Amino acid sequence: APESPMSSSESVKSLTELVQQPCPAIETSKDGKSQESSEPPASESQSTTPLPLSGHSALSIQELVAMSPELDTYGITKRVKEVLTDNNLGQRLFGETILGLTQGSVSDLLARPKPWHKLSLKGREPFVRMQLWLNDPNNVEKLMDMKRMEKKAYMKRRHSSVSDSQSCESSSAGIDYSQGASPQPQHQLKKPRVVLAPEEKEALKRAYQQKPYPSPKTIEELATQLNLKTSTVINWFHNYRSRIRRELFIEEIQAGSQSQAGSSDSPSARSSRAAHSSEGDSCDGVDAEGPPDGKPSGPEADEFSNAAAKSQGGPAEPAFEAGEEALRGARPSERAEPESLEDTDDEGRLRAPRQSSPPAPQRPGDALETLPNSATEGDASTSAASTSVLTGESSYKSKESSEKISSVPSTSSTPASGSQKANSLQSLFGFSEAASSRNTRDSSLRKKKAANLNNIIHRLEKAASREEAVEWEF
DNA sequence: TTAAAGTCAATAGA
DNA sequence: TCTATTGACTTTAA
Repeated sequence: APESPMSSSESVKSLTELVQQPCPAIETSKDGKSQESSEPPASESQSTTPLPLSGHSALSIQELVAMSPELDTYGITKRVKEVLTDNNLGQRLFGETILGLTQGSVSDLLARPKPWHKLSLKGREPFVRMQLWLNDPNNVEKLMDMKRMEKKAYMKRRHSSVSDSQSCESSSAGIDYSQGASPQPQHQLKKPRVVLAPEEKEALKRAYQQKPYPSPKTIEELATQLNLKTSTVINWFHNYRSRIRRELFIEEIQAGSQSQAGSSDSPSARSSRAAHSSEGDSCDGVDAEGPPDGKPSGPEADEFSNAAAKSQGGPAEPAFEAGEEALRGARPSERAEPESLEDTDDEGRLRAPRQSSPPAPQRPGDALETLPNSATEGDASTSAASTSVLTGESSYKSKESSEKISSVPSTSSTPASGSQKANSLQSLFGFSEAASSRNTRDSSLRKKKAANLNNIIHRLEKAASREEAVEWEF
């Protein structure tokens, strides 16, 4: 049902044309699962999208993904970025045409590629597509052509405001875009995008540091205090957790590539974490319980534990008041408004444009930092934790520093091979052999422990909250 | 049901 | 423009 109406069909179309494949029925499927849609060329009726390059392989993208050896995601994105930059090709074009993703997704993907082993089948798809694209000798030209056609279509449209839909080729791109462009005055009920104020974010981050997995109660509290919708707080935690995790991935990758100059990447482990503690709030041991697939998921996560450990003597003390505590320092309402909000608690926030409230008079930071560390309810453990959070000069602000992935690994080589059929998988992916992680058992061990600790805490809390008996295995 | 993974799409910044 | 960020939503797994 969901699925982005545009991307799939659109990209499919354009792709087909680019690749000059006969292009049979294109759109359609959507029902399947994700956005990738039917698959034109070969026979797979499965949901597949035509691959640009080595084209018509008899394999569907899924099959390729499934068969693909471990790819050096970091190396791939690096090269893609290079190619795009060198040829002045935009992420939007590339994403919609080659990957079937939107610009934002492409940006994200290129900036923070997750290591192959951390990706689900679906998540690997874009990387396989990128790899295939890189292997396509005509990749750039095709994209350039696309670009030209788009431009043409655009011009055409501008002039002949109304009609114009035809123009096949150009339309492939044009059509779709125009659609998304504006046609439908969607003044409808689009709810405005929520934009969290810096203070709110800080408060949430602090809450996160104390409790990466806040209980419903805490969430409720946070929401109320910050005058946010509960769902917003929930979403924020979800997003934050996952993004922190990704930050870690790239940190690892970078660290790895640095320490070992040329190998193929696959950062599975490695850490050396960071010097940049930026994002002080990061990690929670989330990963520990990670992807169920049994993989012990290893490396990551320990910043949070660090933080936790640091701030409170013992890890296992999940500040239950996390929410409150965190709030204390930050909630904008603190001085701006009486947080009481009578309006629909949940909706309350909608009434006013986010920004308006908080930015308050002074810089966000001080509120937090100067805060007299509440601890009103002087609960030892709690206050201890909260204190560190509230006063913790550490994190915030530094956060944004999350650096770019600049550095460079080396890696992959990828021979460009051109047209070949599926079997040429080797040539397609042939380079990536290795990579497999290895090493770093040591540091990762440490992390694992920390992560595990977090996991335990989380489970404990969970159990506690629902008062169920659980057997713990530590 | 819950959390993670993946994306979209609005929008902030260059 | 184009890219980066991020809240929300959908899909996938447990």
